[in-house]
Amino acid sequence: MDVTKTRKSEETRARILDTALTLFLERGFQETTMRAIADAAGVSVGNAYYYFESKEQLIQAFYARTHVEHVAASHDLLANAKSFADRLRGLMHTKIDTIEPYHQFAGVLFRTAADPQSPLHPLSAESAPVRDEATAIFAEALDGSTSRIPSDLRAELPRLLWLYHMGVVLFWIHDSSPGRRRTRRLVDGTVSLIASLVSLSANPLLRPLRKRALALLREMIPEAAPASA
Amino acid sequence: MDVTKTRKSEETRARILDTALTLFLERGFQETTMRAIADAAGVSVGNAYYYFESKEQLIQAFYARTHVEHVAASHDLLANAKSFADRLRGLMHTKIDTIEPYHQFAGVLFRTAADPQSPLHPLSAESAPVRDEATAIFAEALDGSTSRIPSDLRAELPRLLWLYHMGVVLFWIHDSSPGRRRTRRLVDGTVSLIASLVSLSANPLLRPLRKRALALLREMIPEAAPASA
DNA sequence: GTCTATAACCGGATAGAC
DNA sequence: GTCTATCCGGTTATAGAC
Repeated sequence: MDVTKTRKSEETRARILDTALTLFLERGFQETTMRAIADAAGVSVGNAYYYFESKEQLIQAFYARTHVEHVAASHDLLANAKSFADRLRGLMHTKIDTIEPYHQFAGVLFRTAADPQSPLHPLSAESAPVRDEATAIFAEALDGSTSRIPSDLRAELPRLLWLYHMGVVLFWIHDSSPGRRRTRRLVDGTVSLIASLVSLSANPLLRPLRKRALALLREMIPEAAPASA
Repeated sequence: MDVTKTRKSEETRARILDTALTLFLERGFQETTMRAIADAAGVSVGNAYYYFESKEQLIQAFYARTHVEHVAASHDLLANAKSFADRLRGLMHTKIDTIEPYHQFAGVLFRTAADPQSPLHPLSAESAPVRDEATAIFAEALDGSTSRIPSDLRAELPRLLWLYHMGVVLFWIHDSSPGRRRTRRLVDGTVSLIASLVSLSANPLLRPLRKRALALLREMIPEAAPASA
C-alpha cells in the first residue's frame, strides 16, 4: 500500500514538473502561470503547491537535471583527454551543450539564484550537494591530468575552477550570439590562459604571489559550505 | 506656469522616492507595499505608478545616489594617494562605505540587476552612463598614479577594474560579518595581489600571457556599451 | 496521515474617469 | 497629474477525499 501511494505521488510530482518545464520552454517563465501548469498537468493549483513550495522551486529541477546530464556527457571526455587544458576545455564545452536548451529562461533562473536569501543560490546550504558534485567533476578533471601542477594549488583548484565555471555561465546567460559563439570563444581563450597561468605558477618568480593568492582564497572561503559565512 | 507645474511634479516625484527609500530601509523591500509607499507619501497608488514604472524602478535611485556619493567621498583620496595600490584600495574602501547603508536590501537590488532584461542590469544600455562614470573613476585612479604600468595594460585596466569592483560588490552583498570585515579583508588582499600582478606583468616572462589576455578581453568586450552584444 | 480541490487573499500593476 | 476601481497571478487557508 505504501508502495502504491508513493508511486502515485511520485508520478503526480513528476507530471507537474515535466509539464512546468515544457511550458517554461514553450512560453517562458513569466508567461507561464501556475494555473496553466496545474491545468496542463491535470491537477489543481493547490495540489501543485502541495508538491512544490513555489513557482521558482520548480526551477530547481533545472539544476539537478543539467548536472546529471553534464556528468554523463563528460564521461568519454574524462576517460580520454590527458592534458589539463584539454580536460578543462572539454568539460566547459559539454557544460554549455548541456545547459543550452534552457538558455531562454536562464536569465530568470539566474535572477532567482542571485538573491542571497534564495535556496537556489549557488552558495546556499540547500545547493551544497549540487555544488559539491560540480566541484568534484573539476577535481576529477584535475586528478586524471598528466600536467604538472604545484600541490598547494592543486588542492584549491577544483573550487577555483567551479568559481570560474560560474563566471562562464554568467557570461553565457548574456550571450545572444548565434550558436553561443562568444561563449565558446571565451572558454577557449580563458582555458588556454588558465593552463598557462597554472603552469607558470610553478615558476619561482611567481611563487610568492601564488602563496599569497592561495592564502587569501583559503581565508575567504574557509570551507566548502560554511554555515556562518 | 510650466515652471510651477514642473516644480510640483518634481516635488511629488521626490517625495515618493524619499518615502520609498525610507520604508525600504525601515522594513525591507519585499515587506514594503506600493500601497504603503503611496499612503506614506500622501498620493494614490496609481499616482506612484505615474512617476515610477515599477516598484523595482524605485531602486534606480540607489545607483545614482551612491555613485555621486562615491565620487565625492573619493575626492580627497584621489588628490593625495600616489601609488596605484593606495589609490585603488582607497577607492574600494570608500565604495564599501558608500553603499553600506543599503546593505540590507542589496540582495534584492542585485537580484533585480542580475536579470539580463532589466534596465538595472550593469551591462544594459540604460546603465551605460553610470557604468562609464564608474569606469572613469578607475581611470582617474590610474592616471594619477606614479606606478609604472605597461601601456597596453593601462589602456584596458579601467574596465578590468570596474569588473573587479563588481565582483567585490557581489561578495559584499553576501557578507554578513560584523563591520563587513570579510569584504574589507578581501579588498586589501586582492588589491595587493592586483598591484603585484600589474607590476609583474611588465616582466618579459609574462609578456606573452599579458598580450593574449588583453587580446581576449578586447575581443570579448569590444566597446564600452555594445548594442548588439 | 497523505493527497486533492475550491475559494479566497494579497499585492503589483493597469484602465480610464476627472 | 491624480484618483478609484479592477485585473491578474502567486500563494495560502481550509475542507474534505482516499
